[in-house]
Amino acid sequence: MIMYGGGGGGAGKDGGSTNHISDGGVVLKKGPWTAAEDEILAAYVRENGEGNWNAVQKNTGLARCGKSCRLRWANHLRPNLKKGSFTGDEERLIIQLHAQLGNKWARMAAQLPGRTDNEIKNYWNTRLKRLHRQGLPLYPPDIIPNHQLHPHPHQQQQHHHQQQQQHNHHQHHHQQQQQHNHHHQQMYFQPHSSQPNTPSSSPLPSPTPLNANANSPSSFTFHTPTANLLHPLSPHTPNTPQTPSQLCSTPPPPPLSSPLSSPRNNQYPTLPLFALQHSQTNNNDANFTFPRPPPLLQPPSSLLAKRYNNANTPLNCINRVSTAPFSPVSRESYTSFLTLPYPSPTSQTATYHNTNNNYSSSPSFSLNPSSSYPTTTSSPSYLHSHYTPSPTSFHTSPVYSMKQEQLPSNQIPQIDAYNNINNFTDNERQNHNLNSSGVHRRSSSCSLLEDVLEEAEVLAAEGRDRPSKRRNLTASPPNHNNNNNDNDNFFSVSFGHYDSSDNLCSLQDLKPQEDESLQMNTMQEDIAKLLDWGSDSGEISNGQSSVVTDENLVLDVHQFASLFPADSTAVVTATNDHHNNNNNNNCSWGDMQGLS
DNA sequence: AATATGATCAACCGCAAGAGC
DNA sequence: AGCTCTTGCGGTTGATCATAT
Repeated sequence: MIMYGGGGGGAGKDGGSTNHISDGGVVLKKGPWTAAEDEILAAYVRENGEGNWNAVQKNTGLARCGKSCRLRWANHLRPNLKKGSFTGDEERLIIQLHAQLGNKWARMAAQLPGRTDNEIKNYWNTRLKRLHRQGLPLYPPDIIPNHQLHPHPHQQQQHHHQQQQQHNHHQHHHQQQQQHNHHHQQMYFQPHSSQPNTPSSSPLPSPTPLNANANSPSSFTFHTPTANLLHPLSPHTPNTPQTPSQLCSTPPPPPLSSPLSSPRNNQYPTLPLFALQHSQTNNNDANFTFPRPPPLLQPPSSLLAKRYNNANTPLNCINRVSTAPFSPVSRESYTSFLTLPYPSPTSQTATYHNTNNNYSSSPSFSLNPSSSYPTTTSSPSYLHSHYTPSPTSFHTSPVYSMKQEQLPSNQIPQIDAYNNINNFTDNERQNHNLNSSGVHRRSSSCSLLEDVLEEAEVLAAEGRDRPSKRRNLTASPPNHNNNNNDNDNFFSVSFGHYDSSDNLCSLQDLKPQEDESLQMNTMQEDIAKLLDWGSDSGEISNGQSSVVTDENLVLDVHQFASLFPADSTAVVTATNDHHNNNNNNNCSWGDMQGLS
């Protein structure tokens, strides 16, 4: 067992060999890596692939522990790493992702090809400190962070409540993480909260007062465009044009803990009251309203996956636009954000094109100074650009013969949808009721429910047994030992943006079982979200959620599907009828057959 | 020029999940 | 079921560089 020395990390002072630790006679080195060590590690990975990091020391004599090797590889040596500052688009994407995910660096990194979680984390912490010192809000006013939507009066109760909930180890773990994030975020999003006990060294700032900066009067207001109030359950995008970040981001994760046991969790919170007060007192905008935010849900990922496989969809990837339920940024508001008096490093880095990158295969965002976005401000044109991936920037010639399935899971890129989102103009989309993919959009705010029901219907009709074990939906690679073709195809999808080899680039390559499994699992989560939405929003008041416990929450989708007859048209119809009579984004579970 | 401060980077740590036995 | 090992994640720390005073 490696016995690390106490205290924090940090590089050695002499550029390398400061801390030596003993591992059963083997002296393991700490501190900065040397070029020779890098070469040893790279050669090892080149030959053996990633994984089994502890074997590196055994097989190569490299005096580094496995953890250190893995970190070094993932953050510095692996191919396709982007070096250099974040581009402006990347920065904005980080902000949006953080608003959605919190301190989920690895998941954010998955959205930023070539970037590591460590980079993002460092960037964010630096930004955090800077903005806090300057009294600026962390997020532009148009980005409503997940946690900021949380109702304050319940936060402490929830915290206490969560501490009492330790029924499920898995759940408890994620609750701890949520608590952790929540705790941190509380520090700067809860103006009236008491100062938490934070280490002085923490980059996290103390609470930012509501009016911390007169130059940012909208810091804590909720400027929520009406267009953004479309039911985020809907798999269809609102009329609001998609920002590049929205196009790139994937939907936020499903609730990791039981949404019913924690009805006011962080995922789908209700609106804090302080903002209302602030808005009432400080916002002079006569048109300002304080609409309740939409139920914070997203299109069922299962549906997204299903639609990927729709060969008739003109753009396979376009459907995977995030509804960004916590950051409904309209184009206008997006540009307004860009013109905020932020001392943003964007101005220094937005034109960075990664020209110094040593990796020819490194993907880079090509900032297309397109004029397709209406320029409403005097900001530079590139700030209005949208992602336009340059196919020529993805010439992949991997340095190492690394197995794709062995790439770090946090670097598996999501299927991005930068391209061709503007095939239709906004007006065209609106006039034709099209979403960004050109698919007709339902106007129903209950469309998610409909979709869930439809899926349940399909599943019920199929009547086949499904694996009940939940699979982690995060884009983690399959088991290393499983080198079947399915995995190959899986990664053909995942790495489509990286690899120019012929076997890539279509989600249709997903094998049916993969797709089914994905759908099944995502549907479970969608249902959980739906339930959570009902319990959390407070607008579904039939009491269903109050009697649902953790035990019966973990229902297999088959069970859910079995609740419906094979022909559940009536159910969907009833739901539609319900919706037609209710513009309040509500769907009552009482309207569903089999759930009463 | 010396010092202080801030920003960035790279590395460490502990913890937890998952796989395998 | 319980243990061990591996892996991954998020938080933290300290060195180094840049800039301001």
